[in-house]
Amino acid sequence: MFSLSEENYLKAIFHLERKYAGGVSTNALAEEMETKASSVTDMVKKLSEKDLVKYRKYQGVHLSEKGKRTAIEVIRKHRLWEVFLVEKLNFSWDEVHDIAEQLEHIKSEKLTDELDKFLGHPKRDPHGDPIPDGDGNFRISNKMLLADLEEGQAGICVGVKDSSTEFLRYLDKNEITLGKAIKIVQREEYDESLLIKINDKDLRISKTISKNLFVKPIES
Amino acid sequence: MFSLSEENYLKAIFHLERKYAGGVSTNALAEEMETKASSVTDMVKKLSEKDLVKYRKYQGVHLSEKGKRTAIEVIRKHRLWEVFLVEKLNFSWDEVHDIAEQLEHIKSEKLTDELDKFLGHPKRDPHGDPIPDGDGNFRISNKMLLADLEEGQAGICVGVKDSSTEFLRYLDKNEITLGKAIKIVQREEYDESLLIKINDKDLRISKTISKNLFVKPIES
DNA sequence: AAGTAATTTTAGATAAGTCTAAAAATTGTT
DNA sequence: AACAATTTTTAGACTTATCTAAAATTACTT
Ligand SMILES: [Mn+2]
Ligand SMILES: [Mn+2]
Ligand SMILES: [Mn+2]
Ligand SMILES: [Mn+2]
Repeated sequence: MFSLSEENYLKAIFHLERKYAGGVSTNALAEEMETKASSVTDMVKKLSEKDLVKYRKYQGVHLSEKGKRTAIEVIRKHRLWEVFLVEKLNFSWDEVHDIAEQLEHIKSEKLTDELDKFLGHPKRDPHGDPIPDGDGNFRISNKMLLADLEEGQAGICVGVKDSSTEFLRYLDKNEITLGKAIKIVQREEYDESLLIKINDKDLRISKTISKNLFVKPIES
Repeated sequence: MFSLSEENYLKAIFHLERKYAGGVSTNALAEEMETKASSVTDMVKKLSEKDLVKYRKYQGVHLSEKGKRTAIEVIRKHRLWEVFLVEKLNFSWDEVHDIAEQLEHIKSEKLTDELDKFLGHPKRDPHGDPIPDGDGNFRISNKMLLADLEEGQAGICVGVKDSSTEFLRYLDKNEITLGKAIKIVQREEYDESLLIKINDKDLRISKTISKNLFVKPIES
């Protein structure tokens, strides 16, 4: 149906629309796609022709309903394949993204649906991101950044914002994994670092870390 | 490493070298690739530059060692994915080829190896074709065409030559599946059709069918 | 409100892979 | 061996996706 490149643009626009509700700018999209603004303009025109986006010159771009459906379908496939790689093929969560970037473009509705069934209809991928169902519905959850918890508060680690290999390896090294409870022991105002309790041990983490870890706060 | 198109050409040359040992002609390759001879010439030149094939103008093309290794790796992936689709995702053997054509181009050595392990190191794909191991070694087997058995002889059905949906559906409809025993009851010289015994029933099959079914003859 | 800076679009070029039409080489036939 | 038929290659064009450089538009600053 759509080319690999078109699908990647749609996915990028989808993700950026969270941050830029008023329309995704050419430059923002160029940065996300690691390409030049002029290339973005060309592609956005093409997507517009195909009614995948709404585009007005100089005014940024929005996904159309059709574009949004397509983007979500690609994201669904990406996350299902990530689950497959981790759950069935012994990959660790820091190794799966690049392969999923390839697998997400495989075209077969039956394949996606059977994979979903085979995996037991997982609700989240290995990084805690929600997997849309076949109709494109996401499960929304009340997650927040660890950085936004107050001193004394606790939460369950439910996801990562940065899912780069480097960050995920840092988390592994410090035994921070999804599902674990984290409590803010002390906030250091000066550098915004946090002293947290996890695995019954105290650990000092920088702002960089706490701004990239999602937790579900524990009511207490 | 190599583009999807390059990989498909290498695979096609590999398959055609069985039939045309003296070199694969431009036209034969064009037909296999469903493209024009001029496109083939262009691509063959490119593959030659990259030392994937040996090519002399007007003299046809051969795979180099490097080209052969690459082709076998693609075939390995194709067949492993076909096994995955049938064994794990409830696909039938006539539905998997087109999807495997896409999956065979996914680049990750670890993925291939883990998939192989996950599937229990299968030796054959759903159509009876051998799956090369990680070093590119094929299991060779003494299969022959059903058409070449003599009256009274019997064999175990071990593979198909044509793996089109249409042929595989015909086999399903007539309950001809891999592993079953087939005996030649009678050969009709006029149209080269055969009366065979399978599933304890007599069945008349045309030359077209018997020329596309591989059997391993039963010593008797 | 004008002028400058930043962003975005256009114009023209490039690479991969394909095509058609024409030229060149090989093969087959007398 | 010469001519015709077939095969293969070349030349030139097209599409997709990208780039650089220049022009157009919008945003910011005074
Ligand atoms: Mn990912
Ligand atoms: Mn993920
Ligand atoms: Mn196949
Ligand atoms: Mn097969």
